[in-house]
Amino acid sequence: MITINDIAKEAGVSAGTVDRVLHNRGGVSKKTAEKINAIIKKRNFKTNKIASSLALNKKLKIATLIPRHDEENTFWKAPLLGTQNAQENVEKFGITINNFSFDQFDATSYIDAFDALIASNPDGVIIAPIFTKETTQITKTLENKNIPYLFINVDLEGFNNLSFIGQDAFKGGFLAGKLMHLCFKENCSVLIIHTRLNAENHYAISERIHGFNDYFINNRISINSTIANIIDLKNTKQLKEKLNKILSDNPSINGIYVPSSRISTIANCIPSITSKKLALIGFDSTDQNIECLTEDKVSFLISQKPFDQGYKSVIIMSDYLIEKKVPEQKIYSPIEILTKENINFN
Amino acid sequence: MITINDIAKEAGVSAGTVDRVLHNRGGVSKKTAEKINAIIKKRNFKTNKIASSLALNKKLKIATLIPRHDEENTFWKAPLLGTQNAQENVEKFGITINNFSFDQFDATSYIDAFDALIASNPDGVIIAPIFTKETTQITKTLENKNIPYLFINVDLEGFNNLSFIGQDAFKGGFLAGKLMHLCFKENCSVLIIHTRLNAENHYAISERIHGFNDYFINNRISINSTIANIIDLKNTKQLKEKLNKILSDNPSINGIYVPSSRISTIANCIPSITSKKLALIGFDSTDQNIECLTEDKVSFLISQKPFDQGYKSVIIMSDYLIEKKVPEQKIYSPIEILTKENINFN
DNA sequence: TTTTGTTTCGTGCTCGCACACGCAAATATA
DNA sequence: TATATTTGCGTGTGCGAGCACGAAACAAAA
Repeated sequence: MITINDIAKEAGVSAGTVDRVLHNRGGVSKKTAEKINAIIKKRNFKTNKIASSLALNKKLKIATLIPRHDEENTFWKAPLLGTQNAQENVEKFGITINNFSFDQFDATSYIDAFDALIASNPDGVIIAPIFTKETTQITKTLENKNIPYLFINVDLEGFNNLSFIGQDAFKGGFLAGKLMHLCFKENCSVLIIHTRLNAENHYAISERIHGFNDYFINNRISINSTIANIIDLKNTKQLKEKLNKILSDNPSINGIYVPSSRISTIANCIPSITSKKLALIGFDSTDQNIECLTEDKVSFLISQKPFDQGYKSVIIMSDYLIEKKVPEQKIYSPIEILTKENINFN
Repeated sequence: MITINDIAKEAGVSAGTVDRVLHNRGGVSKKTAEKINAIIKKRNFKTNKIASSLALNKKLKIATLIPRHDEENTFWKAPLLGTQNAQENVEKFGITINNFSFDQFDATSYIDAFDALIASNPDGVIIAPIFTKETTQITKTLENKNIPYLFINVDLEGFNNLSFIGQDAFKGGFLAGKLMHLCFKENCSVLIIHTRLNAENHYAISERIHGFNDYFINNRISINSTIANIIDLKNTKQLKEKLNKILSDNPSINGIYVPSSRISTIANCIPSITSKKLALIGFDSTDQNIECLTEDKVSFLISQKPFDQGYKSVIIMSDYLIEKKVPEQKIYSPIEILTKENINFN
């Protein structure tokens, strides 16, 4: 491994000077600076992060602002685990992660969590920007304090976020269309179910629907689709009735497409005899969804590897904080097809 | 953060003594050792890995023994890249990776490569044990020299390998069966093509076929299958003729299943008009296979994330060498479904 | 020429730990 | 009691980089 001293020796200067050049801290003549830079490039020198973080001996803090998970909404468990897992890999560089969570259906809690977050004086922030308006406010504060932030999972446009880490929702929907088509060939008659409350998250949902429809349009396949809006997912009885009514009113329906992570809720409200003839396709590998997959209630899940999203976001932020490595603007997660036969290995 | 000096001060000894206790290097009286241990426990002291690895500054060498890749056989490119990529992440801990490659169809070259490998005095070895008999010999040498080794991609049983990193071939085949079934429902008539020369690799291939058939048996679906043995994949003309003959002799065939990584070779030998009516399912995301997927010649690929296999094997070996972290006996790669619509994100 | 002011750099200490060296006290041997 | 040997520990140096302090080198002003 090539060190700062090797560079210094080759340039005929001291390590201190090389260091000044590396951090362009000034006080170096143009000539020697150029000479040193040339050697650094030639030798492909990279500072040793270990030694660096030892010397700096500073504690960098990364804070995350993501929704809470509970028994009903489990999606956000995976990204959280991802960040925690990543912590093990970055703590050697003196980085600690603090998680601040909020209620994904309550914008006030988002702000409150952010206030707590900012009070902790983080050096970098990872946000799931569920609420557009409030995010504008939040990011303004961050920018004033010069704290870098990146978005995870929700791709809000028009912000100065370091990066976005998540899925291309349109392409996810497109793939869902392909899978649905595969299930029924030319006779697709699909029920599309809206399930979300918070309108802000609408973007991903509508892109998923858009992509789904586009698959059929692009491939000139005719499809029969019905759209249902279901707001209250907690009222199981009412949900069952509503679904039953739709399905008996439209006996031709053979597929159900749920462009959110809540397909299990729907699946569990359909009598098993009926579900046998239906293909259910949804998103995200939550525990409940996986259970439905295993029990053959759901045919396919499209996963966005939420664990990896959390993991990556921490790694990317660390790299940025430690070595100013600027990431890609958009880092797309793979669009993973999950089905009964491959679920155990994912 | 609590340091070795804090412990020393509290115990009324020097840092050197604490260090001796930490590495039970001896030369410390029982009494003081106990006292120090008590304080370490009480204060929950953990050595600072950063400082530790800086101080150790030791050079560990990991060697890999995997097949060469060329224009025709590209599968092994990805694991190689994976190991190289992992190197960037472990070199800060003083670890270097050396790759030794061999001809996957020539057992002698396997031995030769191993001889070169052992001459390089590695501290840990990653092997793709393509040849069973020779692997017995190789591992004996490694065990005599007390060099840990792990298997990648090929799951040979009965060895003292630290771990196996790769796919469950049976499950991969099972999933292939599901996908084939999905393409044709109850009217599957499949041509299964053997393509490998080296019999040793037979295990994975036969498991994939076994799993494929099992899907249909388990689900009580009737299937019509024809098996073709094709040895010489280089003779395109002959291959085309052979395939044409089989397909015209068996007009009912609507699916082709290639349980190796060579489906692109087959796909490119089938006239485009014919291929439109066929579903081709194969394994591994080699460049050629991906191209076939994009061009609609192949319907599905099942990938075992070979890049990740290479990457992980290095990380696991490093963790073992540096901190004696013993890995799981079997580390299965995800069984990934690749199709035209999600290939860009993988 | 001397003084003062600027650049431009070298030096040396620090971070927490590993490990070799060697000294002193404790114990054994003559 | 004198000497040899062992045991128990303290000390010092190095790992690679960050950074403060201040010393040369040079230029400009007195």
